[in-house]
Amino acid sequence: MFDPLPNALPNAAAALTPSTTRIATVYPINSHNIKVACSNCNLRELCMPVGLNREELDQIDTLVNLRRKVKKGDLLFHNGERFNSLFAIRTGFFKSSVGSAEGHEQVTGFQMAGEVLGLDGISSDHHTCDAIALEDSEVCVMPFDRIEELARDIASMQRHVHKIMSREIVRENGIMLLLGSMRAEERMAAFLLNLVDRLQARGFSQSELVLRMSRAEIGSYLGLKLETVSRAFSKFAEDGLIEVDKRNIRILRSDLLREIVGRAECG
Amino acid sequence: MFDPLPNALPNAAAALTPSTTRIATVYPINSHNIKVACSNCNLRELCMPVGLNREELDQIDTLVNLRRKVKKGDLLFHNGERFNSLFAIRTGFFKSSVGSAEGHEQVTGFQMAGEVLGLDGISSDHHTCDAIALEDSEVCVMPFDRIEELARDIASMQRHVHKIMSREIVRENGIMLLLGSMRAEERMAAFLLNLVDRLQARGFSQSELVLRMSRAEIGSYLGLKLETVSRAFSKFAEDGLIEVDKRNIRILRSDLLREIVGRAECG
DNA sequence: GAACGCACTTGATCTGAATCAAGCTTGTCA
DNA sequence: TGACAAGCTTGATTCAGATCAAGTGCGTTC
Repeated sequence: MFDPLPNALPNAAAALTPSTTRIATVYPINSHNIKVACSNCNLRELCMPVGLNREELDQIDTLVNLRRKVKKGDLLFHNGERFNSLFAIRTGFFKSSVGSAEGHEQVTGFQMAGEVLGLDGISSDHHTCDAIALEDSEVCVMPFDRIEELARDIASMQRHVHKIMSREIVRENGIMLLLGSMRAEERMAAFLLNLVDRLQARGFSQSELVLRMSRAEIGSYLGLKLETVSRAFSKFAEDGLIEVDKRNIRILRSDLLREIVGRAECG
Repeated sequence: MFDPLPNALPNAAAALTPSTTRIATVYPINSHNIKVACSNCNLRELCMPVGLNREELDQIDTLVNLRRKVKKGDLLFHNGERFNSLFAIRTGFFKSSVGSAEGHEQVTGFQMAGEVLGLDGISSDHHTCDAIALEDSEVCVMPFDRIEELARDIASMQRHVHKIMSREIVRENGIMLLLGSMRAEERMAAFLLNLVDRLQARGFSQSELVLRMSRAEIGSYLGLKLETVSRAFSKFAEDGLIEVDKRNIRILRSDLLREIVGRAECG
């Protein structure tokens, strides 16, 4: 659906990444690459405000002058790294996680095409979480200074930035509700429905999905152990709610999944 | 420390609040009241950016033209209510909570003087949580349109707004870590240390605090039942870490509390 | 194509916190 | 003044999910 750019120019990169980690490919947009501007990006409706005029669109096209490829398993940024830019996911899939050095890792979210990474870094000029690609991915690098300039010039851009940040706050409120009050199967049902909703908004099937993350990563996100995640999948499959084939999930009875989540809310 | 204004003029208010809820007092700032501008508010360093020049300060003084008193137990805003303004707490103490109608309530945070409420409402122009005063409180009403205007004019104001929102995202990341991976006593230790830190930043004791919320509200916030909260207090007291007298807490060994939290992170 | 490791499943057991239950303290109101 | 409710503590019991343990299937490597 969203083809990565051909003929990428590999390039040495970011000194700040830990030595244990492979280096992400960074390259300028326009050398040997198709010119790709936000104004004609097929993800624009996800990343950018609507109702911009021609002049404003031209301004916004100056925002992204760098793309970055991130290989599966590599860090886009890590806890403690200097914050400069937000990243809009163009293709691929990421997880964000916080965690005490050497200790437990807590996955705080999974992000897909059109979603923005790095908002955590604004508050202290340093990132406070890690962002790791769960498949080969590509992001648009949006220098935050430029975003702020544009937001000062274009009111709808300003409002858009605020809405994106607020949406993240609301999302996290929802996760707190989930972690604070739902039981294992309720969490799993909510998780599956959320994933499939977001995929559907991107033109994918509302009944089939491929999990990009391991059972352990799902468990970390939902405050469960991987065995519990596995058991929930088996239980759902046994009850005919879903079909599971490794990381391929087919949702057969989203109505019943919704009922399970609803049960949590009215208990 | 932060005296509420004398001679407040009570005034009928907000039609949107549910009928079961008492109405908060709303009054304009300057009739019979001391002129109180952000520029000479003793909470300015918590609410506002630093390093503003005279002209910018004058602009910012036009931001708050309304104060609102909220009685203990009353709603400042509620889920579903139209979003217009952010609220800076001038005096008092609030809880925020999300929750499915008639179902479980999940407390998502406790807010004190100098902190901002309402950020959740930006994303959809409607609030997605409730804010309830846990003691008689007073807030500064900051119309969000005005905030955005000021942010477009004053870069440091813009950055400040972004930082406040980002800080909330980071805070919620921390809660997710707590809810997803800590055990009951670790959560309680983290909770107490966080509260006392924030109180200390406001000039209060680093060892004594008065809880404004019930055991049940603490439990909701931490994903525990009230009995578990109570038992944790008893255990901490028994071990000599704190003294508990109803809602008055004295912290005797913050080092050991910190150790308990640290244990969670390295387990 | 044998050997290895990784991701996952499933069963057995354990345990931390929930639940159920009883009683205590304090403040309020008839 | 006594009755009542709200908020809290503490004990007994239960249970959901963690932990421990033993496999299975599959892709990768040499």
